[in-house]
Amino acid sequence: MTEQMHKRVGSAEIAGILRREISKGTFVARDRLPPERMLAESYSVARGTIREALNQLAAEGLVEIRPGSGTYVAIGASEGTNPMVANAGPLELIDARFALEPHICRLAVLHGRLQDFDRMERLMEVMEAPGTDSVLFANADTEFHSVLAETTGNGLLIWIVSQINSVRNQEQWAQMRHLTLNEAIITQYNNQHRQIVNAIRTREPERAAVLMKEHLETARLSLTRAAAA
Amino acid sequence: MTEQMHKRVGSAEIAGILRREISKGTFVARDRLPPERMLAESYSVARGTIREALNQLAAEGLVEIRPGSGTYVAIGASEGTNPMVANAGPLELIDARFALEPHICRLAVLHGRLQDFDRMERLMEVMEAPGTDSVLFANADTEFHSVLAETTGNGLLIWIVSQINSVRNQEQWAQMRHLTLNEAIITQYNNQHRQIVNAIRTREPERAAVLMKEHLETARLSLTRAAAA
DNA sequence: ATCATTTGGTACAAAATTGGCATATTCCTT
DNA sequence: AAGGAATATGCCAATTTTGTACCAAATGAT
Repeated sequence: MTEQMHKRVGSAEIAGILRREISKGTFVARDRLPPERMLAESYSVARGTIREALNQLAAEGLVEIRPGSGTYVAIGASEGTNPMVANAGPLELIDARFALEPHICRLAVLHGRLQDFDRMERLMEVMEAPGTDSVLFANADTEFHSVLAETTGNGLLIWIVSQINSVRNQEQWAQMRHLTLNEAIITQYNNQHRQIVNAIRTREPERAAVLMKEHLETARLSLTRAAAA
Repeated sequence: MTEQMHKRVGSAEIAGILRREISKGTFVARDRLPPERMLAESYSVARGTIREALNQLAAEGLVEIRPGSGTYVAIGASEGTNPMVANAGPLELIDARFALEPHICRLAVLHGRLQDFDRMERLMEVMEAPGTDSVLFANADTEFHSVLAETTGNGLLIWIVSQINSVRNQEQWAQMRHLTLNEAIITQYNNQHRQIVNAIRTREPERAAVLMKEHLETARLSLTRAAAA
């Protein structure tokens, strides 16, 4: 068995990755992607592969390639999301999470397995790391709440939360993060995350739900406070 | 009767698994699935079996096989309806509604206006009318819960509930309605609807939420009872 | 205005990966 | 025992990826 069958990383894979990155909000509309040579290095792939992937995205109208200048995310690139979802405001989002996440905690208590807790643990470690900036924290936080939803094993809830998270990655939310996420808030969030996970671990559904409500109340407060300023 | 051949671990099984993986979202449109040799290893099956399964999927137009390149999820596969939503089971749906609707009731208390109550009133009259059959009732019931969501004025929640309701309109759910909706159940639902609306009218958020939980618990019970039969 | 740098566009051949296929064997059902 | 399906193996042809080199257009600094 000398054959290694290294998974062939092809243009389709790269195109898929970039598609996801764009729809996730890593690259926002009108922004310039890294040069082909740099993308090639970061994905450990030949430049020709990157070129082929970019040509696919260009054919889909997702990016615009300008020779000599760079490759830019097309203006209507992330319009795959629903208008209702795209126009959701911060308070609407918080209310929706208020509806969903406490009960998600209850269900997570019922279905939580060791591997779920491991994933949460890893994410909490990322969020608690000293050098974590607001962007890293926000990404880990979003994924943390996704894992919570996945723990329920309920495909419908998982999908709903993923849709909600797609809102959080919009452009306007980048500034919001910068305004609301100071060190004190992050510390508080980290404490609340730990408490929630502990409650789920010890199988206390109502306690987990209440803690999540408090967590969301904190988030709403820091939001309204930032809006006032 | 020629298809009663009950194969061991045949291509049909593999084809079914892959179909499920695609509709589950593990492989998204335009993605390339792993090479046949790798699929063979991960499913502990000969390459020929994988080949035949892939040919079945290709015949269904679910995947596109490109010699020398790979096998790709066809562009039009699982397009239109969200895979997660389409495959949601009855219990998943009830759990999701358990998460959403009690809090929707709380928010409805805060934002409920006269015209909202009028709409609910009209729908309740339809549901309570003597000649209402299960189909009419189910449609009115779905719309009732939609109005409840709209009453919150939260675009995000409205959209989520509309997505959830799109599940209830699937074909498979028609039978479910027929099995679960007898006259006694309908009467009970009507009473609960009235109580919920009254609690919202009198601005009692927690009471409305509790009543909604009881309503959903009733629905879950009649569902599990029908599933057992 | 000019020049150096950056960036995409193109070409080409070697190497690797992948689906297509043919063959013989084993296992299970009939 | 016979037939069909899955297995195991090997090789072929199509396609892609890679690595390199060089060109053209845009950008920015001098």
